[in-house]
Amino acid sequence: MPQLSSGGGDDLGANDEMIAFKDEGEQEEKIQENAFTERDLADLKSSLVNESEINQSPNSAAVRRGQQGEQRGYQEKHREHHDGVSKHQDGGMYKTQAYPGYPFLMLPDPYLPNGSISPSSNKVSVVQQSHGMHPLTSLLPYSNEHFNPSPPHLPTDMSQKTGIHRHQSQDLSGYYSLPPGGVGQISPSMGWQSQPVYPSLPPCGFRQPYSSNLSSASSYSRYRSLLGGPSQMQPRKFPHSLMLGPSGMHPTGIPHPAIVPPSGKQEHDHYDRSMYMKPQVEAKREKEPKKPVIKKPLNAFMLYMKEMRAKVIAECTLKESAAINQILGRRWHALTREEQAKYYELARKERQLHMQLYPTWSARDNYKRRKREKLQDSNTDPGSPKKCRARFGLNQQTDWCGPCRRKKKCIRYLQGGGCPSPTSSDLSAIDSPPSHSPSPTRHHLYQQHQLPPSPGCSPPPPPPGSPSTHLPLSPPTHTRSHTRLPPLQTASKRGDPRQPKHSYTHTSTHTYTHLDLSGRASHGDTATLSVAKAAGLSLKVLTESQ
DNA sequence: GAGCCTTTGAAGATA
DNA sequence: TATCTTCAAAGGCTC
Repeated sequence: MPQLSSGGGDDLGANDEMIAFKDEGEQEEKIQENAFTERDLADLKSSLVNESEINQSPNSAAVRRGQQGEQRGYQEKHREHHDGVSKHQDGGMYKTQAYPGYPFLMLPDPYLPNGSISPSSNKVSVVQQSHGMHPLTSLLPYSNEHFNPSPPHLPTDMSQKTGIHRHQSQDLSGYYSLPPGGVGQISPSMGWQSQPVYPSLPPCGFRQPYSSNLSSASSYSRYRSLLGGPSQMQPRKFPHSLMLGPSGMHPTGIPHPAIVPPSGKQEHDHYDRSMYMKPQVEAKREKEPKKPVIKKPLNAFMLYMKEMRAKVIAECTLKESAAINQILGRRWHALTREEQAKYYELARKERQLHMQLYPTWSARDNYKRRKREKLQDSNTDPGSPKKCRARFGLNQQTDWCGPCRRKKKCIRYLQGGGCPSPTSSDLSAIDSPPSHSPSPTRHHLYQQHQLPPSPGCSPPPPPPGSPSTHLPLSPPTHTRSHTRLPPLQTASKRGDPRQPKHSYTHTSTHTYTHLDLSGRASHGDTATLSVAKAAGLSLKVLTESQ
């Protein structure tokens, strides 16, 4: 079972993710080359001291599942961290003490000692980024997407198309339903607004293949520059409570990227679909205060995808995310254990931060939200059929929706009006048993992917008779049961999709792996991430602004 | 314009 | 406890 080094008793991450890292001497050299400036080092040390104090704050004990242990783990880790920094100055993004800046850069200052907290102060400690964000510091997206006060070269409303919310600070309050004293009062003078973060990077530089000189250390150094100087590393004052406010937003008012305002695209995607079908319901809901949606923290693969997507797009002619994701999925499996471990570790840290930012949040919230809305829809349409039972009768139970079969509330007629057939496309995902037959669209995609992709974009073919060459990284107890059988994940790759993923045996032969795309080679330099992804976001922004 | 597609992993829900 | 389901990101595509 692959395990990441726990980093000092941190018990928040999944144990199964714990993987022992090996030192990357090459990276160390890069780190040396790109070491912090003295000022950065001073900042870092100062931050570490502050962080240590933060973790001792009584406030940090607030409401969290297993938080005490977590805090202990954090303190231990931070102590390690401190030591590590003293030794290395910059551990690099992918070292065992990986992501040295990650926790303390991303942690909100509510963990500051009480002495530094002023209820009247709205200052926040936010790693403000420009359009460029660090790819692996998964939490950077959090601060980035919602905190970008429109760099001069970018239009303010550039993100409207795809729901990437970038608003000027003065608009944040209304946009995120900020509580009084929230971010909406943050002024540029507070120093969090983005400045030319990566001044040397063109806004769309991510289109360029990852440059080998984009070491993690240098990117981290640049990333550190986001902090804007020593003053911004000083403790900032926060409201006291760690509890989420009524809006569900963190009381600091930090618009965590996981928070999606109700007006956001994704809100509509998943939660408010039914709203468009019931104007009355919609009007009713509009009267209700909308709560921002706190999204799930990204898992390792999602982080990997975010980082590598731009790269794949650049290398390939593919544009469809579905196709890109298939490639990424294969590349993911082609990653070495160490490479994957980096993302698992990052995901673990992201979960940690997410837990600290939103102590009361649970994935259940988003589950319930959707279900609740469905229920509301069904309840607000008294004229519609209520149950499959009434519609099909006991003799046709095979036509019942799943919940009806389980004697739960029928979901077939949530939308009222008609009585869609059991195979209705709208309901197939809900009612139909898992189908392994690709839908026409999926079939189209599938066929598309069977075509010879553009050079360098072909997923690495699995070695004959060998599903993979990598050690398992997934939780050993984890099993998958996706409703859809991925078209490309046929027997040659996974065999039974319900078998635990990564049930591979590691061999020393990675020939095919290294043949995997030019990106694979560049990916070998795991340090590539950072700036490249930062630039990637730039392009995304630009693209979306078009 | 809403929703689908596609990937893996985490976690909640269910049997 | 094991299995199933949902959600997270992304953006082109379909209807």
